[in-house]
Amino acid sequence: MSKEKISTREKIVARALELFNDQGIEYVGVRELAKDLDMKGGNITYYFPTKDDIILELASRLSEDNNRVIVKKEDITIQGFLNIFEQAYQNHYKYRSLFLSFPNLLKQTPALSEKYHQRQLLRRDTITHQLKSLIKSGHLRELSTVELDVLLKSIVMTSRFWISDAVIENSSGPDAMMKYVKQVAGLLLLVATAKGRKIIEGALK
Amino acid sequence: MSKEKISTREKIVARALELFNDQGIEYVGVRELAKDLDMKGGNITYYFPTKDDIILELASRLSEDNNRVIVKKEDITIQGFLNIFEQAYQNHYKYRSLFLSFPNLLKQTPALSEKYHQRQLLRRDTITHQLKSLIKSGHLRELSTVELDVLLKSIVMTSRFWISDAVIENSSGPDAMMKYVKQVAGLLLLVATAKGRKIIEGALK
DNA sequence: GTCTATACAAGGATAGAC
DNA sequence: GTCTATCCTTGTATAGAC
Repeated sequence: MSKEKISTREKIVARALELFNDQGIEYVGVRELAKDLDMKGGNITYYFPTKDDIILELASRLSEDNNRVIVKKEDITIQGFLNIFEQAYQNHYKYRSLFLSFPNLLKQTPALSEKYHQRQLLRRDTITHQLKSLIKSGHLRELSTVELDVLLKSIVMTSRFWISDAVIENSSGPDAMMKYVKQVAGLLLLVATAKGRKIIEGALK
Repeated sequence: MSKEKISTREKIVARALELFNDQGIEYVGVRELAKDLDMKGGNITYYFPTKDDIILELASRLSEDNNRVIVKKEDITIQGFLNIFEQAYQNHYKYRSLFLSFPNLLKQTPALSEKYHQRQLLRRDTITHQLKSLIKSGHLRELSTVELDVLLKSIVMTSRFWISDAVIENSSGPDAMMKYVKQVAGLLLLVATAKGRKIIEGALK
């Protein structure tokens, strides 16, 4: 944690993420990664027995990064709410290759799947809490249970798939990110009060 | 088109789709497919030079199926609108393996990508037209351009990713489909008039 | 602890015999 | 139209050098 030499393990993880993000996880071989790092494939195997272990390490780091960002706050504002998404989407972008292989990843590795679902329950709870707070503060109108669920689901799906959507739309640069934060803002706009609308429209510019 | 023997080519496509849907495109090898069909790998190569050619054939068929379903209708009703999505999602489910590899697929094969984007423009146009029709008929409230775009984008993203989402949620059976049709209905509910709300709430049961 | 060399099975793809 | 033989690349595993 100071001026220490970066460990081989750390080098592997860092470079793997770069190559994965550039070329896609499926298209980066262990040998290719090794060659790029001026070492032999077997050496990577020493630190990470399988390629999946590298991916799991990356997934774990993404999760930690997001835990730091998505927290329950009392009396949240519209800007605060959107700010959380902006920070979370920055983390998503940093680990973007993971999102493109997401469904396959979860299906393959049940350990990851279970952790993910547990965190998702917390995330849902946090976002629900924040939305209710925005209703209470008069920025969003009163919503039925069904409406709240629909809104939540659309926000969650935007968050899960914005990277995939950006790839499909051929606009996968880092600037595409704000488009999807604005999509979340737009979803709030659909159920905003006059008071909330004014603020959201400011954020949408 | 009659009592003709099913061509080898047709057998390959049909069985490939089944195996792809069951195991995932990436996890079905050409040899495995061949063995399942009681033929040799090289024979499949004769009909489809590469595995991608099989996938492209499947993608083309999905597109044709959806072209039959998603058409511009004058004076559409809420039920008619949701019915289109139900039929489209049935087609999606039929070719579900494609959706799980979708972003990678488009990135790899520019030919497919171009066709897809052209069709998407038409689809967007069609849905926008229908939403405006529902506004005019007094089922949805007046929407600003931004609001209409947001609504459209969420509907499009639901359609693109509902299969991936179902996989993530571990509920990828055919019955999961209606959950996402209802999500589309729910999105309409957020901007429905009292008149529209009554109809949508009926559809949501 | 760190790394190299090497082997193996499985995948996509090709050329050419029948 | 069908199939064999073969090539190259992957992911993975292991034996052993430093």
